[in-house]
Amino acid sequence: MVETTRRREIEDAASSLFHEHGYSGTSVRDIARALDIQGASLYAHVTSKQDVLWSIVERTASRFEAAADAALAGADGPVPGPGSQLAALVRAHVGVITDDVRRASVFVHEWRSLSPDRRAAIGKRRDAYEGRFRTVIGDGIAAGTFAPVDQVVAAAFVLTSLNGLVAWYRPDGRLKPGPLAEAMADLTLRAVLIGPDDAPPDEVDAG
Amino acid sequence: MVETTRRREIEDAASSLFHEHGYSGTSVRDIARALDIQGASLYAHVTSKQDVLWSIVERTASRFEAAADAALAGADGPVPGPGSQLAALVRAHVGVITDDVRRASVFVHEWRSLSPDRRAAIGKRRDAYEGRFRTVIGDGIAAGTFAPVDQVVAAAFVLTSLNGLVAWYRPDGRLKPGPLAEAMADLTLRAVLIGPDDAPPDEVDAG
DNA sequence: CCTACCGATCGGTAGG
DNA sequence: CCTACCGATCGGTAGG
Repeated sequence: MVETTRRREIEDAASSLFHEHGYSGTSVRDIARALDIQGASLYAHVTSKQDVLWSIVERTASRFEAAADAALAGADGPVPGPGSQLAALVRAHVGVITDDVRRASVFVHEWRSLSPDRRAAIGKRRDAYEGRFRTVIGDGIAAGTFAPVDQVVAAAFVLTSLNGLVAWYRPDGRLKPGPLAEAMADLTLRAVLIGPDDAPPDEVDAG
Repeated sequence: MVETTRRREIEDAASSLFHEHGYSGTSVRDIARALDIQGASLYAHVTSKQDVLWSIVERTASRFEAAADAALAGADGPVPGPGSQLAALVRAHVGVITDDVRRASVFVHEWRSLSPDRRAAIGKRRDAYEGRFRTVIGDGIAAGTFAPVDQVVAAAFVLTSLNGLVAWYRPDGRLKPGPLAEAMADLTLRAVLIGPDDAPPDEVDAG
């Protein structure tokens, strides 16, 4: 838990390797080689390989949570309401991913390699995080802004597609973080916003 | 390549284990144990662990391709056009996943563990498959049925969320394959269909 | 499908 | 951060 430069370098190298080959597919010696030291030397800085994974996953989880907090707190812009809240959540989530794809990728894919206790702890936090999306979508449906979609499916649909970014986002690609976040927010809002083909929620207006 | 019962049992067991622990996280002895035989005995039926992965991935790729072919061929129902074609593609994709989540999960997540040649070959097929989604979305935009979204982003957005099913679909869950496919098709179409807030494509109708 | 075994590599420790 | 080393496990082979 001591915050040193070397420790961060280790987690950076491990994030890259876990991202590319997975936790099981990466050896302690692979990480050491990326830092030009011996495998055994790594244990001067970390207590175990699992410990490195945990640091990466736990810190990234906190980043997602903090970004969502900030997004919901500052979402009352020109057009308040569930629509702008959901858009803010999406932009925040995309921002955490584009800010560090490798760590985000490890968080998304390698939490299954955590020890049982840690895996359970992260599972709860992931569910609570996804719950924010469910709640905002539910609010939008109740307000008549969103179509009566299945909240659970819609939240999973959206979050999965955002998380999928870790597989195809390229920092040097055509789409920069800003426009990409806008495109994702646009697709997300379209998917849930009420449209002309949707039946009115409870009362029929007579034109 | 010989199609025996035992071979299928091996691939079934391997699919479950690869799905749960990943390719690298699964040993040959793990697979053997699931079949109540010795690790070395597995080699009477397969040539290598990599060979088992390849069979699973290759067959599943073919299933996705065949399902998409059938979907596009039979999509000219009551309301032809890009909308019904996209919906048909989505239903087909979801169907392949719900039909065998474990194999689908291995296809989606473990193709990175393939040998370089095989990985490249599957990569090309995956891109061609995703191209069908891009094309249909492009057709819809050209026809004025779909909003002018980014085809590449939209296709990735949709396909990723569908593939994400392998992580949360439960055969004994609340949503059965049929309704689930409908919900996914609904969200997908909403995300791309043109709405009241979209500017008209090229000419403004004067009310 | 078994027993017996191969060299290589794994995560990690001892002692400096 | 190093050398030297540990027991365990890895994918796979030999020979039946």
